This record gives sequence, C-alpha cells and structure tokens, in this order.
Amino acid sequence: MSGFSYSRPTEGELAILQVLWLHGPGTVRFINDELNKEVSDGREIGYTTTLKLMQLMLDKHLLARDTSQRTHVYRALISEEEARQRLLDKFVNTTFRGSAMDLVMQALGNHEASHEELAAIKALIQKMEDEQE
Amino acid sequence: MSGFSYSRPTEGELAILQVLWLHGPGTVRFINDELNKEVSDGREIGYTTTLKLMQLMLDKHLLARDTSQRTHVYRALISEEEARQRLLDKFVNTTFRGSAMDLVMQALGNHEASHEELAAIKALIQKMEDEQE
DNA sequence: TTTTTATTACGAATTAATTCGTAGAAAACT
DNA sequence: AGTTTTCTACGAATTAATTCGTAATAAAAA
Repeated sequence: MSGFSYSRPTEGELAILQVLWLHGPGTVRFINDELNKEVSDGREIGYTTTLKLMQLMLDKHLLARDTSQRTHVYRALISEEEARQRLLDKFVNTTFRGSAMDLVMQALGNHEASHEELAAIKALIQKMEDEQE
Repeated sequence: MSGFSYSRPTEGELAILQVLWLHGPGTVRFINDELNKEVSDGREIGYTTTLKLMQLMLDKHLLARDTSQRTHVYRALISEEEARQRLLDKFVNTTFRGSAMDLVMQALGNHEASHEELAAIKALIQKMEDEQE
C-alpha cells in the first residue's frame, strides 16, 4: 500500500495546480511559462525544475498525464476546493489553535470588504442559521 | 543591517510561541515539556531540539530572554495576533489567490458554528457596514 | 567532597522541498 | 541528411527547517 492519498500540496505544487485549475490541462512548457509570468523579482524558474516537480506530483497522485504524445499533457487530480480545504484545516489547527471562527474574524477584520461580499457572507450565515433549527 | 524583522514564524516556531502566549515567559525545559504533552503519536521532541530552535528564534527577534540566572527565561516578542496576521496574509495569497473573502466563505462553509459565533460575525459585519458610509 | 543531574552552546546530521545539470531521444528546421 | 531545438528521465546539489550529539560548566544531591 503506497498511501499518500491525503497529502497537502506544498507551495510550489500549489502554484502549478493554480495554473492547471485556471487554464485546464497543459504541458510542462506551458505551465512553466505561466509560472514565470507572475514573477515579482528577477528570479526565473527553470524548465526542468517545473518538470521535476510535476513528475513528483504524479507520484503523489496530485496530477495525472497523457503520454500518448511525446509532449505530455498534465491535469490536476485534485480540485481547487479540495486542496484549499486540506490546507485550510491544517492552517486553522496550527495557526488558530483549531478555531475556524477566530480565523474568520481576523480575516474579516483586516480587510476592506465590498457591500456585495458582506452580503454574500450574510446570506451564508442566514442559510447556516436556517439549517440549524 | 540585519533585517529579518518581518519573518513569519515556521510551524515549529509557532508551536513554541503558542506555549509562551498561553503560559507567559518560561524556560526551555517548561516549553519542551508542554510541547511533548500535546503529542499525538509516540514522537518525542528532544530537549536540545527545542533549545536550538529557541536560540534561532532569538536571532530572528521572535523571542527575547533573561539570562541573569543560569536557567534562561524566554518570552515572546511578537503577539499572537501579529503572528496570525502575518501568516494569514501569506496563506490568503498562496492558497486563496489573495481573496480573503473566499477564505472566509470556505472557512464558514465547512464548520458547525454556534449561534453565538454566528452572532459575533454578524455584529462584526454590521460594524464594517456602518463604518463604510 | 564527590557524584549525578541539568543547562547552555554549537556543530553537524537529517529531512523535505526545490532547483538544476546532463544524457538520450524525438521532432523540427535547413 | 545533417543540425538544432525540445522534450523526458533522473541523479544530484542546494536550501531551509528540524533534530540531535557532545562538550563544558553550573547546580543539586549524596
């Protein structure tokens, strides 16, 4: 049994997943190019760096690929929501001692939120309260 | 200029800070004992491991210590809120593409919240809306 | 006083994540 | 056909975080 079915993506892996979630399946070349667009400093990510990382993600079942052509096409095996949830759970536990509500309060507190955003949250709360009967 | 005035605590550092925030200033021995209480698996954290980590945190100005006695007493130089904020900012950026609201929605969505908690959030939202005039 | 225990300092091993260089082969170009 | 470019595979270097072993010494216990 090779059981790393529940690994959380690392930061580098997450960046790759973001590209796949945004653009759909793609080649290493495409993803590497995308990653290097979002550059802040002059730091360039080498092609083989991205390649290697994606191959490792294959082992971890974060990605799958189509090898019918010489240039392989990769796709995400995990949804953005699922990845976010895994990372969120961990983050809440380590940083907010398990209190998701503390996190919500702090995230809300330090952010300019538009009327629409606040309305969306209120609606969600309303729904939660209704379900709570 | 030795400028790591804005470092985020790592996971291990955070665990140490949690103990200090909860119990106030303490010795390496005390903190190490506390860390080993919260053990899930059989994994034990060695005394010198904690010591070393705390010495490194000293360099990063995350901690300060009183060395007037042989057994040094350490204290946190960063507040829990400040640390949470730094980590939260980073987390929102990497995992939620900068959208704090997406994080709030997902954190709310996947959690049983009590009436009191929901009320607190509603109050906060109300306050934000009032201030927004 | 002698022995045992506890503490600090510090170098170094370990581990996980990231990065890259090189080799070999396929495809594209001239 | 010959050359150049592009791609995969893979070993290994690098980096950051964590972990630990050992030496020196202070304190406590016997």
